[in-house]
Amino acid sequence: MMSAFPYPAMLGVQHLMGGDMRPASQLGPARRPDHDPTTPTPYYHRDAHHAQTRDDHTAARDSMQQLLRNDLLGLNRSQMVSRDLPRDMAGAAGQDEAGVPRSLPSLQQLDHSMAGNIENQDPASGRGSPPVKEERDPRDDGTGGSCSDDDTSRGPGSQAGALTSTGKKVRQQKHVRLSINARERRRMHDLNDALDELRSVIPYAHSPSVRKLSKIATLLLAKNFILMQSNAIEELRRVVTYLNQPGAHLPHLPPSVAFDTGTGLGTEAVLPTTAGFPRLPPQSHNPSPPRNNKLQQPLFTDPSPPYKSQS
DNA sequence: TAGGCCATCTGGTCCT
DNA sequence: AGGACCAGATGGCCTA
Repeated sequence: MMSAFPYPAMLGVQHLMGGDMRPASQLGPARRPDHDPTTPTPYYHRDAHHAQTRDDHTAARDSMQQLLRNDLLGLNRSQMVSRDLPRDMAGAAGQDEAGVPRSLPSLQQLDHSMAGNIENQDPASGRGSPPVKEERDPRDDGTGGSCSDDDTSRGPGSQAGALTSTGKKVRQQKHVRLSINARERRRMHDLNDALDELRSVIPYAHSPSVRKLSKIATLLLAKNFILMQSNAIEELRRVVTYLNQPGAHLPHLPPSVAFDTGTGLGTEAVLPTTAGFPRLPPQSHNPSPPRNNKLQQPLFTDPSPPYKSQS
């Protein structure tokens, strides 16, 4: 597998890709957690929010919208089980007694306090909530009265009379928290989309049989790739400068390497490309290092892995 | 079983 | 007040 593309080794991130080169058949369709039905953690699968292709978002949008709608409606997790949801998501949608995820203690309390108010709502009816128009704008979901806060206006027989100001406050707090969660979820999805786009343009084996790069490997590979391209530009500039001199001539090199400017591996040792050209002062393309430099790796060396050694 | 990776929730901070 | 951003915590899946 590694022989299919040498860049990881060239770019000094092979230690981060050790586990990434397995056949995809061992990986399953995605690395999203397959949820144990006993696990109430309400995963909003990224694949549901962002379909694999830009052209085909409809089904995923439907399920995501349903999730967000239910979430922002303040429905119990157990009530989030919908025909739109994948089975694993439905199974994960809260199976504990309180109908809320164990990982949400505060919301658990809130849900418990609100159980009487939302128990009889029909998630599919969309009562009290306008249809979600745009998956990318959950603010519309989180605000504008989409939450079923209007129990007081549900007519006689409702529990409006029993509502106290404390209950309303608690419900509003829950609504705010759910809205914040949805925003954060969307933000992280956007971040992951950007990482996917980054993966698509950096050189590594883009094959369904190869596991996709981890986030950290993607960033390191991209950084080193950028530096490699910068070096290539510098080499080209050097060549152009030399050729512009009077009496300059191209050294006799095989065409395959004459313009190979894939530098960065120690040019003289690996690439004969510019061996015959004089050295120019190195160009300064030295961006200020990031503040948090913990993961900075020296270019084209064997960096000490940020995590456990893979060897 | 430990470690890596990931998604999500949550509370805090800063900004508009 | 609301939104963006961040980091810590938590829990699940997977691999060595």
